[in-house]
Amino acid sequence: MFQIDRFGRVPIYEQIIDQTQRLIASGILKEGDQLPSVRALSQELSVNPNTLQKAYSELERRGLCVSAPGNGRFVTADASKLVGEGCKGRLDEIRSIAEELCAAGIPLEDALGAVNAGYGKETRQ
Amino acid sequence: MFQIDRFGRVPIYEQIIDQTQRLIASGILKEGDQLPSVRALSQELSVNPNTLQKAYSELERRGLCVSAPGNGRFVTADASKLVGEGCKGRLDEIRSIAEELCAAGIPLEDALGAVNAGYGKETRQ
Amino acid sequence: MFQIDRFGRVPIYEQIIDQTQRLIASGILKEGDQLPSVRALSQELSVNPNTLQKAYSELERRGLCVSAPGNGRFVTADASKLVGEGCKGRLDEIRSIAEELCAAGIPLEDALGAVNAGYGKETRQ
Amino acid sequence: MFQIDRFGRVPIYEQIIDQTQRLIASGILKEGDQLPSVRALSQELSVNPNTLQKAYSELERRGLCVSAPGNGRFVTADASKLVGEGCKGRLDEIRSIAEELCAAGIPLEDALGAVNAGYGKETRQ
DNA sequence: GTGGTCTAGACCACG
DNA sequence: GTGGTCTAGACCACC
Repeated sequence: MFQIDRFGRVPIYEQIIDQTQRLIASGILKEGDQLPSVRALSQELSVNPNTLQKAYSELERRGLCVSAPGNGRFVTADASKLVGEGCKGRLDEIRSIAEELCAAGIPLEDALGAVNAGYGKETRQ
Repeated sequence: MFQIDRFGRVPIYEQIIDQTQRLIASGILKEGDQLPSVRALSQELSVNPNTLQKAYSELERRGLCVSAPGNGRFVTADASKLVGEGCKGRLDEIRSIAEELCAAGIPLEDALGAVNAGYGKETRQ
Repeated sequence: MFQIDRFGRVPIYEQIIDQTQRLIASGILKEGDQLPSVRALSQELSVNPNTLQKAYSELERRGLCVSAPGNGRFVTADASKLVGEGCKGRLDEIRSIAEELCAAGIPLEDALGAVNAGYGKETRQ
Repeated sequence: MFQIDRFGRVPIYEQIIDQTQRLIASGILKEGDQLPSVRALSQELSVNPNTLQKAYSELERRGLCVSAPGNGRFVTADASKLVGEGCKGRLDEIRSIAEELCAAGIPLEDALGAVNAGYGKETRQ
C-alpha cells in the first residue's frame, strides 16, 4: 500500500503524507475509510510508530482525516475536495521549473513532452 | 545579483549554486567572466564565507568555473553546455509532478498551460 | 438526550458525565428520576457499554445518583446541590482565561460581554 | 522564562506553545527576537529536545516564528497580530462556560467577578 | 485493540 | 553551534 524510500532526502513521514494524499486523490481511500493503525503500518513498513504518528497528525491538521481515540483514524468527508485544491498549487511548481528550462534554452516541446509522459503513464498502463 | 531565502528548506549554498547556474544558462555569465569573490559576496549577502566557499567548490567540481588562486574565479568555456545538460534532469521533476496531478484528476490542459506560462513569461518580457 | 462528539479530545465518558450534570443543574433531571439504562443508552448512542458504565460509576462516586440493582439508577436528593457546588470550580477557568486575554490586550469589556452573552442566551430563550 | 507542569493533563509541548504565545502577546518577545534553542531550553527545563521541537514546529506552523536552520529560530513580524486574533476565539470559551454557570444557577455577579479577578491580577500587581 | 505523549539517544546537514 | 529526522522503547487514557 505504501512505498518508502529510506535514502532520498524527503523524510519518511512526508512520503507517507504524499502517498496517502495520492490514495485519496485517486479514490482508493474514500470518506469514512479507516487508515491503517499506527502500529500495524509501523510493522508492515518497518518504520517507527512515532514517524507514522507524525505523518498522520499532519494529515489530520490538513483536515484529511480525524482520529477517534481508541477506535482508529478515518478519512473525512471533504478529504477528496481538499486534496484536489492542494494539488492546484503544484501547477505553480511546474510553471517555475518551466521558466528555468526556458532560460536554459531547453525546447518547449521537451517540457510539454514531460507533462504528457506523466499523464500517459497512468492512463496507458 | 543573488537573492537568498534564509528560511526555506533549500540550503543557502544550494541557492547560490542554482542561481549561478541560471545566470550561466541565461547568458548573463559567460565564458571568462569573473565570479564575485567569496569575501565580497559574503558581505553583500550577509552569508557565512564557508557557505559560499562550499557553493563555489561544488560549481568547480561540476566544471562550471575554475579558480585562479590570487586572481579570482572564472566561468569555464563549456559551462553553458554543461548547464544545459544538467537542466534536462528537471524534466523528470515535471513528469513526476504531472503524474500526481493526473492521479488527482487535474485536467491535462491545466498542466500544459502551466508549462506554456513558464515559457511565455520569459519570452514576452 | 445526549450529544456525543467522537473526535474531540474530551473522552466520551466525560461528555456523558458533563451532560448529565448539566441536565441536573438545569432541573431537567430531578431527585428520583431514573437515568437511562446502560444497555439502552449504549444502543441509542452507539457507544460501548463499558464507557457508559464508567460514566455512571463516576456519577455515583460523586453522589449524584445511586443504582438499585435490578431496578435502575436514580438521581439522588442532593444531586442538584452537589452539582451547584461543583460548578463553582469553573469560575477558576474563567479567571484563568481572563488572565490570558488581559495579557493579550483584549479589552475587559469584551470579556465581560462574553459572560453576559452566556447568561443572556439562556435567560432569553 | 517557562513554567512546566508535568502532572496536569495538558501536554508539555502545549504548555510551551501557550506560554510562548503569551510572551508574544505581552510584548516580552518581539519581532526578530530569537527563541531559546531547542537544546538550551531542553536542558533548562529538563525536557526532552523532541518535545520542544514539537512545540516550536507548531508555533512555526501558526506563523509565529520561522527557523533558519543552523542559525536559530526567530519571532516573525506579524506574530503579535496573529496571537491577538487567536485570543479572540477564547471569548467563545468564556461564553460557553457562562452558559453552563447560568444553567446551574450560579449568580451572574460571580462570573463577572471571576473575569475582573483575571484582569485585576495583572493590572494591580 | 486504538491514539497520544514523552524520554533517551543517535545521526545528518547546515552555518 | 543550530534545526530536522529517526529509532527504540516506555507509559497513559480510552474503547
